[in-house]
Amino acid sequence: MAMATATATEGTETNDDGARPWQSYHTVYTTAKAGMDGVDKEKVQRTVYEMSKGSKYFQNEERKDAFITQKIDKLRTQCDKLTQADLSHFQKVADRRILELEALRDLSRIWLHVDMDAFYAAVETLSNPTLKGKPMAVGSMSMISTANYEARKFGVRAAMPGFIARKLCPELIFVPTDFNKYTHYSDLTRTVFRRYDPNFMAASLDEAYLDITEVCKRRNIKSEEIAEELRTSVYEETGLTCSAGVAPNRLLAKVCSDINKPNGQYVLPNDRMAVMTFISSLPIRKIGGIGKVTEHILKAVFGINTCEQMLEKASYLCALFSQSTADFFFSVGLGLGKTDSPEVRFRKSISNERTFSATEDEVLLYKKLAELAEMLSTDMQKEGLCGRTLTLKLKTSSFEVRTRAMTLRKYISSREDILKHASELLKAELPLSVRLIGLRMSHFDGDKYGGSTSNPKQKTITDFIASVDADRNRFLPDVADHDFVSHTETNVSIGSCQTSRDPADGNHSSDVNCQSGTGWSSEEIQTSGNNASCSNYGQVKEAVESTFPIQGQFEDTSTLNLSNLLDDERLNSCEDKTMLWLNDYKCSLCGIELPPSFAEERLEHSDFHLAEKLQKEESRIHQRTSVSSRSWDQKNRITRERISKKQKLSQKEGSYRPIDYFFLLKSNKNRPS
DNA sequence: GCGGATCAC
DNA sequence: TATGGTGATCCGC
Repeated sequence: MAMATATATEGTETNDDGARPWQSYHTVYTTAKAGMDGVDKEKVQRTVYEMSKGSKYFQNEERKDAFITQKIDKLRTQCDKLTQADLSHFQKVADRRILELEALRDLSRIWLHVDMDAFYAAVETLSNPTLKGKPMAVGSMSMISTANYEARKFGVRAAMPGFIARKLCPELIFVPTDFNKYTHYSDLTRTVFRRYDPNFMAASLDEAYLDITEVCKRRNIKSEEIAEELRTSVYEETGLTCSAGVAPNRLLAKVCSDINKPNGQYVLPNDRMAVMTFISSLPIRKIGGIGKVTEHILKAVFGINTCEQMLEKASYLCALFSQSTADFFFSVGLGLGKTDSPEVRFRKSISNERTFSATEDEVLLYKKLAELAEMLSTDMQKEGLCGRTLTLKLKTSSFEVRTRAMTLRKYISSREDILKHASELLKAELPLSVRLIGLRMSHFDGDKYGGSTSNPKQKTITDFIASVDADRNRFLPDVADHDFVSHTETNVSIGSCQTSRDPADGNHSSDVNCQSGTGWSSEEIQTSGNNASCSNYGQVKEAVESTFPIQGQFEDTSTLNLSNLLDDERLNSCEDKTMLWLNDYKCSLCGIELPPSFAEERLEHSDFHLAEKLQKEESRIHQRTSVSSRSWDQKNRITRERISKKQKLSQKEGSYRPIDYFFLLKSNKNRPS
């Protein structure tokens, strides 16, 4: 994490003359995890550092770290620039926002998160009992997927390269991954889960969320007993142990399942005080969605360590981060999370990538590309997908990641089409020493909101806050997960309707991302351009065709240059006028000003524009004319009918109240419960 | 829409 | 000798 960042707020770090340089090399796998209690962390830290020092990987980590340091410096500067007036303004905005979020707290559901203990390792031990009691890791010398608890005592962990693990634990046994096995056992566990919640949400092969509200009610027993019973059943039917967490929402349930791991459980009651007490001292890193970078930034800039401090520093968070980010932070401070029933969702992209020993050999690279195109095409056709946006991913020998994308007019899925376009993308990057190539397809045929179709992007306040939840991105089927096929109603990104968060009266920037030089010097681009036409085309063609005989397509590729592509294949950006709130205050279509807190009013306003739009479309058909603002109410009613179903779905009965209600309560000095 | 970054498992 | 693969999201352009 912070390699060269001994900072004022991190007073314990003594980075003088590299006396203890390993202390500042914070890798992701030094985070405290279950089974790591008696570990000599300093020794692990030192070993990891010694094994990594000087490597290309390490140098890249240093480079990334320098960016984070820069970002931290920038945030600190912005903090220092805030005046007392600014702070009091943002404190008010934050207080209001926190009240709005609090108003949406839902304590009516009981969620259970179940997490298998060292899943891959446990399955391997089942099929080979001689491994029992010995330190073992699933994975390879390059990368470890899971380590059993014996290995964890040595500091061996998932995501750690095997050669470092072996240094930490010389007798470590390596077992190669076997996903068929894990899928089989995963299916067995899911048979159990289904008995408690037929609509349970699989988060991965070894994790699931169950809404046990109904089963508790029906059998009139406590959630604690359900959790015990479920874990016993899983053990009896698979021979595997698991841990469970029970809480009023999924975010908290996930945190709880980690508390008594392995083979344990923890129940957090559906009580606001209990939640607030629980959350107050909880380190933010325990929250899903807060990773090592966010943790580091929040600690270094604001001194935030616990969830409670998210609320204490609310005015700063409000001032320096986007609204959606600030909302998420506040939710964490309040212990809020999603409680809704599983939404089914369409996948949004499909991809594959491979790492190999770094090479500049263009023939080899094109051959790898052809293999990936073949695999991707096969995967897409298995699912009946056709896509328009193709993204090439490259990792250079210095571990720098680049992506290059193109959006086509036509939907494609054949390996010939994929390879043709992917080759163009790759050609523009060469020459380059590469250690990984990947291909991703997105923007699928049939995507609901894929294009510029008229689509009310403005979400209801309920949608908005619900989607702020940290586990928003975790309920997608993994590759081997056939249980979870999906569709979703509001497949809309929050960011798409957000602009700058700067208040109208502010004169400082809210820009938090330091998007400075990413290694793409103009010189490099120039170089790429000069080499755009592949010098050894004959060899490349031979390599590709020997891998996958292609009829003619590759000939075409050689004559296509980038400008042709731009004219011929690429789409121009299609702008469809969608309403958004400029500076979070002003309607981009008519200029009316409404503060963010006027959620209901804003909703009505966006409904108005939607109605206006619909009417325009209609009148185009009827050769008829305009819309006057006097008819707002009438049109608003029409729109309301259209979208009322959606709102009902997104509002839990009884939990919804107009925002004004809480302002009223607040001014009466009554906090809503 | 693109590209970089972050995150989870 | 040696630091993964898949999918999603957010932000600033």
